[in-house]
Amino acid sequence: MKASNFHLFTTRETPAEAEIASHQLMLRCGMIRKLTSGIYTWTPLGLRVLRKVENIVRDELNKAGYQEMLMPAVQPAELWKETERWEKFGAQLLKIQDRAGRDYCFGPTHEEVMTDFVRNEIRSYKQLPITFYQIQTKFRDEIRPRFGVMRSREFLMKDAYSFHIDHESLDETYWEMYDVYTRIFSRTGLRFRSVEADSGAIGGHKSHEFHVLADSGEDQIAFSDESDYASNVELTAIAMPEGDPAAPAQDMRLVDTPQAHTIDELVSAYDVPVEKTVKTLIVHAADEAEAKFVALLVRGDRTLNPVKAEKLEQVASPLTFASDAEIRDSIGAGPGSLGPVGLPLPVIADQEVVLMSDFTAGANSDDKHYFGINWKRDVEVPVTADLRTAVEGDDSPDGKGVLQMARGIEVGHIFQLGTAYSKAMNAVVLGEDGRSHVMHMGCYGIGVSRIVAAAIEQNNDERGICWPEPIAPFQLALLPMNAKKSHRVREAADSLYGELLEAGVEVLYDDRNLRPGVMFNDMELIGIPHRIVVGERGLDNGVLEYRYRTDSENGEIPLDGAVQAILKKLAGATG
RNA sequence: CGGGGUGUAGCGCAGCCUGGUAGCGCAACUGCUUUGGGAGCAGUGGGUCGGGAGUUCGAAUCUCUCCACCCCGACCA
Repeated sequence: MKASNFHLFTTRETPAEAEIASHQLMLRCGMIRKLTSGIYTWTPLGLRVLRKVENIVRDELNKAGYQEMLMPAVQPAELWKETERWEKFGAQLLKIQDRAGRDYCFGPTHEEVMTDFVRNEIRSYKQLPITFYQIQTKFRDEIRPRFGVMRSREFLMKDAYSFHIDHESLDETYWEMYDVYTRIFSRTGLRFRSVEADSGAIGGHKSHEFHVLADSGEDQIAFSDESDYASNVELTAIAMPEGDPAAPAQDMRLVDTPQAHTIDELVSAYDVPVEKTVKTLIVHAADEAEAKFVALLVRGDRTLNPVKAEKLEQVASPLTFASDAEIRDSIGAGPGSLGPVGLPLPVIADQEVVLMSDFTAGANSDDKHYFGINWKRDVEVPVTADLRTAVEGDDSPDGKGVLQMARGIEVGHIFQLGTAYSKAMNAVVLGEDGRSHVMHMGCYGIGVSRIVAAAIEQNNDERGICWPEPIAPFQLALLPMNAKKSHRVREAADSLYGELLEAGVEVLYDDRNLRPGVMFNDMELIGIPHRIVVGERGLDNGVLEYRYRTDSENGEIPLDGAVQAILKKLAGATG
């Protein structure tokens, strides 16, 4: 590709709306343009990258024997009413009407359409298992789109769905897909990790997420330093602590603590070790029969894990904290002075809390705390649960090693859906036994457009993007120095360009006749991995200059046999 | 949806407080010079000052209202 014939429009300044590196760089090098909030145009440059990612995904899925299809972006409301998601999906579902007033939505996902397709096409267990996929533009009316295509409303997603006669078959395909995903992400050249995940509102049994590792990632993932255990920290279980509480060494006493309304204040003003404090959080109860609220206890230095809390049957979903007024109303004290002693609410304690002794907590009376509290003696031992968020250094839940933390960007998610959708939509096949069986389903997503942003987030420096070779928009940049004046340079560059094209190299030939600095900066900004410079200097010595994007020094390639040498460089970096 | 903020040329911004008919840098266009890390000189084009209403002789500037966008939070692949 000649640069004179390719739409390149880079800017030196960063648009004010972009916060994170990937968004800023995508705008600066002109890969995307915003049309309106959360909706972007992909330019020729951006599209080249998007297609690279897409093709890797497609190629690996095809190799695994899954079949590509293309479903409609606009879907009738009837299908969504069958699964009750027309109401349940919430405001993220973009609803539209046609001229006759019929209801549709712009598809945020395709379980309904796919299940409808399969229930009409598949009749017999002999046709199972079967897996279809598509690469489609989806729309979710995000509350707050941000970070460019990282969290946009319209986005490109690969979604696959598998259908099975029973759970064993689903499980088999699930793990097969896990391996396919591993191959896909390996091929993109990105550093990634798969983790156990919360299956969330979609429901189902088993679920894994695939994360591109990047310090700016929104998700925190925990992994063992000795085994391959890894999970989203939302889900990371805490191993049950061993032992019994120490025998009481102190009497319980009521202390005036006007300076302490937070754990930090309690620790600093009254010289209490933070491990000897208990935090009391009041949330709405699931069933208000017993009480309107439930108290959750965690050690003072711990963080409540909202995902774990929400899964408790006693706790309302979604998790809702009681307001200050509600707390005062039901307990008679403010949120800074709460504790388990004399609390008129059901209590659930984190499992380590019941092993504490001689601890401090609020007295449910303003500006007062109890010191030296001991379970059983001073207050009934509460129900326990795993409530806190794991931190670095915790024992790995599989018993091997301790947990490390990393940040990641979720780019893939696989679920075992089971029969949730097939049952609601009556997707059945005849089994070997001659009876109808509800099909078991798996669903598997990859955020194609998000991968592009995640790749940049993981691979950039002060000069711009540093694409991993497999998803770079071009493999090689060919830069002639002052070709307008130097016929030698132009002829050498022209002929090299021809030979590289012939050899199948994706080369961007910068024939724009710009000053060298502009060319260097542009090519580095858009992140082309390999760079060849043709200049008088080099030609005098019979060489071309070569530099990899992340190198700090130039290398040389002899003019003689240059194409072969370049091909070797490209192959070398690809691995 | 709650809280905060911003809308002035393609991008980044000043002007607004104190009303007098719009400016700077970058980008773009023309010409000449220049060519190994975002060149220099000279010139040119480009603005319903987010929309509407009001106050005023006069509004980018003051008032009201609507809209869009951004940030924080709750929510989420």
